[in-house]
Amino acid sequence: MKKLERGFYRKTSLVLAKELLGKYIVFHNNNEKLVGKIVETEAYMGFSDKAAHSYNGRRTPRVEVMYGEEGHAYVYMIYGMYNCFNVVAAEKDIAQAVLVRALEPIEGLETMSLNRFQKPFEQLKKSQIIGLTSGPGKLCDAFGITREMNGEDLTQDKLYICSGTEEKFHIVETTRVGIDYAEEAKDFPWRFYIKDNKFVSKP
DNA sequence: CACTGGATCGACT
DNA sequence: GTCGATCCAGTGG
Repeated sequence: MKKLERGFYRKTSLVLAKELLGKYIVFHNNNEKLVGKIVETEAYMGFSDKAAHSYNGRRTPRVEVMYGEEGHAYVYMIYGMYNCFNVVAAEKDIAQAVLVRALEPIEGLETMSLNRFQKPFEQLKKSQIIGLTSGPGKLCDAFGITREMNGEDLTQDKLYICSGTEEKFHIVETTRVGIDYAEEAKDFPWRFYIKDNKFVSKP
Protein backbone atom coordinates (compact mmCIF):
# COMPACT_ATOMS: atom_id res chain seq x y z
CA MET A 1 0.00 0.00 0.00
CA LYS A 2 1.41 3.32 -1.08
CA LYS A 3 0.39 6.77 0.10
CA LEU A 4 -1.42 8.71 -2.62
CA GLU A 5 0.37 11.85 -3.70
CA ARG A 6 -0.97 15.28 -4.50
CA GLY A 7 -1.53 14.60 -8.16
CA PHE A 8 -4.05 11.86 -7.40
CA TYR A 9 -6.47 14.45 -6.02
CA ARG A 10 -6.07 16.85 -8.93
CA LYS A 11 -9.25 15.90 -10.79
CA THR A 12 -12.93 16.68 -10.57
CA SER A 13 -14.76 15.40 -7.51
CA LEU A 14 -16.95 13.31 -9.81
CA VAL A 15 -13.95 11.34 -11.06
CA LEU A 16 -12.18 11.35 -7.69
CA ALA A 17 -15.27 9.98 -5.92
CA LYS A 18 -15.13 6.84 -8.05
CA GLU A 19 -11.36 6.47 -7.84
CA LEU A 20 -11.42 6.69 -4.04
CA LEU A 21 -13.49 3.51 -3.81
CA GLY A 22 -11.31 0.61 -2.67
CA LYS A 23 -8.61 2.95 -1.30
CA TYR A 24 -7.49 2.85 2.34
CA ILE A 25 -7.81 5.69 4.82
CA VAL A 26 -5.08 5.64 7.47
CA PHE A 27 -5.29 7.73 10.63
CA HIS A 28 -2.58 7.87 13.29
CA ASN A 29 -4.20 9.04 16.51
CA ASN A 30 -3.01 8.62 20.11
CA ASN A 31 -0.20 6.30 19.03
CA GLU A 32 -2.67 4.07 17.27
CA LYS A 33 -3.11 3.25 13.62
CA LEU A 34 -6.65 3.00 12.27
CA VAL A 35 -7.32 1.79 8.76
CA GLY A 36 -10.54 1.56 6.75
CA LYS A 37 -11.33 0.78 3.14
CA ILE A 38 -13.47 3.36 1.37
CA VAL A 39 -16.65 1.67 0.14
CA GLU A 40 -19.03 4.63 -0.41
CA THR A 41 -18.54 8.23 -1.56
CA GLU A 42 -20.45 11.24 -2.85
CA ALA A 43 -19.20 13.93 -5.22
CA TYR A 44 -19.93 17.60 -4.50
CA MET A 45 -19.14 19.60 -7.60
CA GLY A 46 -18.99 23.09 -6.15
CA PHE A 47 -20.03 26.09 -8.22
CA SER A 48 -22.75 24.42 -10.28
CA ASP A 49 -24.01 21.99 -7.62
CA LYS A 50 -26.91 23.20 -5.48
CA ALA A 51 -26.18 20.52 -2.90
CA ALA A 52 -22.60 21.72 -2.35
CA HIS A 53 -21.59 24.04 0.48
CA SER A 54 -19.64 25.99 -2.14
CA TYR A 55 -22.55 26.32 -4.57
CA ASN A 56 -22.49 29.44 -6.73
CA GLY A 57 -19.15 30.55 -5.35
CA ARG A 58 -20.29 30.64 -1.74
CA ARG A 59 -17.17 31.31 0.31
CA THR A 60 -17.45 31.35 4.09
CA PRO A 61 -14.93 30.50 6.83
CA ARG A 62 -16.28 26.96 7.06
CA VAL A 63 -15.80 26.09 3.39
CA GLU A 64 -12.50 27.90 2.95
CA VAL A 65 -10.38 24.71 2.78
CA MET A 66 -12.37 23.60 -0.27
CA TYR A 67 -10.99 26.65 -2.07
CA GLY A 68 -7.46 25.66 -1.10
CA GLU A 69 -5.06 23.06 -2.42
CA GLU A 70 -6.41 19.62 -3.40
CA GLY A 71 -5.63 16.64 -1.18
CA HIS A 72 -6.62 18.20 2.14
CA ALA A 73 -9.36 17.16 4.57
CA TYR A 74 -12.61 19.11 4.84
CA VAL A 75 -14.30 18.17 8.11
CA TYR A 76 -17.48 19.86 9.26
CA MET A 77 -20.17 19.28 11.88
CA ILE A 78 -23.69 18.37 10.85
CA TYR A 79 -26.94 18.31 12.83
CA GLY A 80 -25.14 19.58 15.89
CA MET A 81 -23.70 16.19 16.75
CA TYR A 82 -21.88 14.50 13.89
CA ASN A 83 -18.76 15.15 11.88
CA CYS A 84 -18.40 14.47 8.16
CA PHE A 85 -15.06 13.77 6.48
CA ASN A 86 -14.47 15.03 2.94
CA VAL A 87 -11.50 15.01 0.58
CA VAL A 88 -10.79 18.27 -1.25
CA ALA A 89 -10.62 17.67 -5.02
CA ALA A 90 -9.77 19.64 -8.18
CA GLU A 91 -7.30 22.49 -7.60
CA LYS A 92 -6.81 25.76 -5.74
CA ASP A 93 -9.84 28.09 -6.13
CA ILE A 94 -12.05 25.28 -7.51
CA ALA A 95 -14.14 24.30 -4.48
CA GLN A 96 -15.02 20.64 -4.99
CA ALA A 97 -14.92 17.77 -2.49
CA VAL A 98 -15.78 14.12 -2.05
CA LEU A 99 -17.75 13.08 1.03
CA VAL A 100 -16.60 9.71 2.37
CA ARG A 101 -19.84 8.04 3.47
CA ALA A 102 -18.73 4.57 4.54
CA LEU A 103 -15.68 2.46 5.30
CA GLU A 104 -14.98 -1.20 5.82
CA PRO A 105 -12.96 -1.47 9.07
CA ILE A 106 -9.55 -3.03 8.42
CA GLU A 107 -7.19 -2.28 11.32
CA GLY A 108 -7.77 -0.91 14.82
CA LEU A 109 -11.17 -2.53 15.30
CA GLU A 110 -10.78 -2.54 19.08
CA THR A 111 -10.33 1.24 19.21
CA MET A 112 -13.17 1.80 16.74
CA SER A 113 -15.43 -0.32 18.93
CA LEU A 114 -14.54 1.65 22.06
CA ASN A 115 -15.02 4.96 20.26
CA ARG A 116 -18.43 3.99 18.89
CA PHE A 117 -19.97 1.83 21.60
CA GLN A 118 -17.74 2.21 24.68
CA LYS A 119 -17.19 -1.51 24.80
CA PRO A 120 -14.71 -4.06 23.43
CA PHE A 121 -15.07 -5.48 19.97
CA GLU A 122 -15.73 -9.01 21.20
CA GLN A 123 -18.92 -7.81 22.91
CA LEU A 124 -20.41 -6.29 19.76
CA LYS A 125 -23.46 -7.77 18.10
CA LYS A 126 -23.31 -8.43 14.39
CA SER A 127 -25.37 -5.33 13.62
CA GLN A 128 -23.00 -3.20 15.69
CA ILE A 129 -19.97 -4.49 13.80
CA ILE A 130 -21.60 -3.38 10.56
CA GLY A 131 -22.53 -0.11 12.25
CA LEU A 132 -18.97 0.73 13.25
CA THR A 133 -18.29 2.72 10.08
CA SER A 134 -21.38 2.38 7.84
CA GLY A 135 -22.21 6.08 7.58
CA PRO A 136 -20.42 9.45 7.43
CA GLY A 137 -21.08 10.34 11.08
CA LYS A 138 -20.33 6.82 12.23
CA LEU A 139 -16.95 6.55 10.56
CA CYS A 140 -15.80 9.86 12.05
CA ASP A 141 -16.90 8.66 15.49
CA ALA A 142 -15.12 5.31 15.05
CA PHE A 143 -11.88 6.91 13.88
CA GLY A 144 -12.03 9.89 16.22
CA ILE A 145 -11.97 12.33 13.32
CA THR A 146 -13.07 15.76 14.53
CA ARG A 147 -12.94 19.27 13.17
CA GLU A 148 -9.40 19.49 14.49
CA MET A 149 -8.57 17.56 11.32
CA ASN A 150 -10.16 20.21 9.10
CA GLY A 151 -7.55 21.37 6.59
CA GLU A 152 -5.18 18.47 7.34
CA ASP A 153 -2.83 17.73 4.43
CA LEU A 154 -3.53 14.18 3.27
CA THR A 155 -0.06 13.82 1.80
CA GLN A 156 1.51 14.06 5.27
CA ASP A 157 1.80 11.37 7.98
CA LYS A 158 -1.12 11.96 10.35
CA LEU A 159 -4.11 11.29 8.11
CA TYR A 160 -3.68 9.98 4.59
CA ILE A 161 -5.04 7.64 1.94
CA CYS A 162 -3.27 4.65 0.37
CA SER A 163 -3.73 2.86 -2.90
CA GLY A 164 -5.75 -0.34 -2.66
CA THR A 165 -5.08 -3.86 -3.76
CA GLU A 166 -5.82 -4.98 -7.29
CA GLU A 167 -9.23 -6.31 -6.34
CA LYS A 168 -12.04 -5.97 -8.84
CA PHE A 169 -15.46 -4.65 -7.85
CA HIS A 170 -18.58 -3.24 -9.43
CA ILE A 171 -19.43 0.39 -8.73
CA VAL A 172 -23.08 1.29 -8.18
CA GLU A 173 -24.04 4.85 -9.16
CA THR A 174 -27.10 6.39 -7.52
CA THR A 175 -28.48 9.58 -5.99
CA ARG A 176 -26.99 11.36 -3.00
CA VAL A 177 -28.43 11.18 0.51
CA GLY A 178 -29.92 13.98 2.62
CA ILE A 179 -30.05 16.78 0.05
CA ASP A 180 -33.79 17.07 -0.64
CA TYR A 181 -33.49 20.85 -0.64
CA ALA A 182 -31.14 20.83 -3.65
CA GLU A 183 -33.84 20.96 -6.36
CA GLU A 184 -32.66 19.42 -9.65
CA ALA A 185 -29.29 18.48 -8.11
CA LYS A 186 -30.92 16.00 -5.74
CA ASP A 187 -31.47 13.64 -8.66
CA PHE A 188 -27.89 13.66 -9.96
CA PRO A 189 -26.31 10.17 -9.76
CA TRP A 190 -23.27 11.37 -7.84
CA ARG A 191 -23.19 8.78 -5.06
CA PHE A 192 -21.00 5.74 -5.59
CA TYR A 193 -20.49 2.52 -3.69
CA ILE A 194 -18.95 -0.92 -4.00
CA LYS A 195 -21.69 -3.36 -4.97
CA ASP A 196 -22.55 -5.95 -2.30
CA ASN A 197 -20.21 -4.49 0.33
CA LYS A 198 -21.82 -4.91 3.77
CA PHE A 199 -20.60 -1.58 5.10
CA VAL A 200 -22.41 0.65 2.59
CA SER A 201 -24.74 3.01 4.50
CA LYS A 202 -27.84 2.75 2.29
CA PRO A 203 -27.55 0.05 -0.36
C1' DC B 1 -27.83 40.04 18.16
C1' DA B 2 -31.66 36.29 17.20
C1' DC B 3 -33.21 33.08 14.37
C1' DT B 4 -33.26 28.97 11.12
C1' DG B 5 -32.18 24.64 9.29
C1' DG B 6 -28.91 20.97 8.25
C1' DA B 7 -24.13 16.18 3.10
C1' DT B 8 -27.07 12.17 10.44
C1' DC B 9 -28.11 8.73 13.70
C1' DG B 10 -30.64 5.94 16.81
C1' DA B 11 -34.83 4.92 19.16
C1' DC B 12 -39.20 4.03 18.53
C1' DT B 13 -44.08 2.59 16.27
C1' DG C 1 -41.99 4.22 8.37
C1' DT C 2 -41.49 8.72 11.86
C1' DC C 3 -39.18 11.78 15.00
C1' DG C 4 -36.16 14.09 18.47
C1' DA C 5 -31.44 15.15 19.77
C1' DT C 6 -28.25 19.08 19.70
C1' DC C 7 -25.34 23.04 18.12
C1' DC C 8 -23.00 25.42 14.73
C1' DA C 9 -22.84 28.15 10.42
C1' DG C 10 -25.17 31.21 7.80
C1' DT C 11 -28.23 34.94 7.29
C1' DG C 12 -30.46 39.20 8.16
C1' DG C 13 -31.40 43.13 11.24
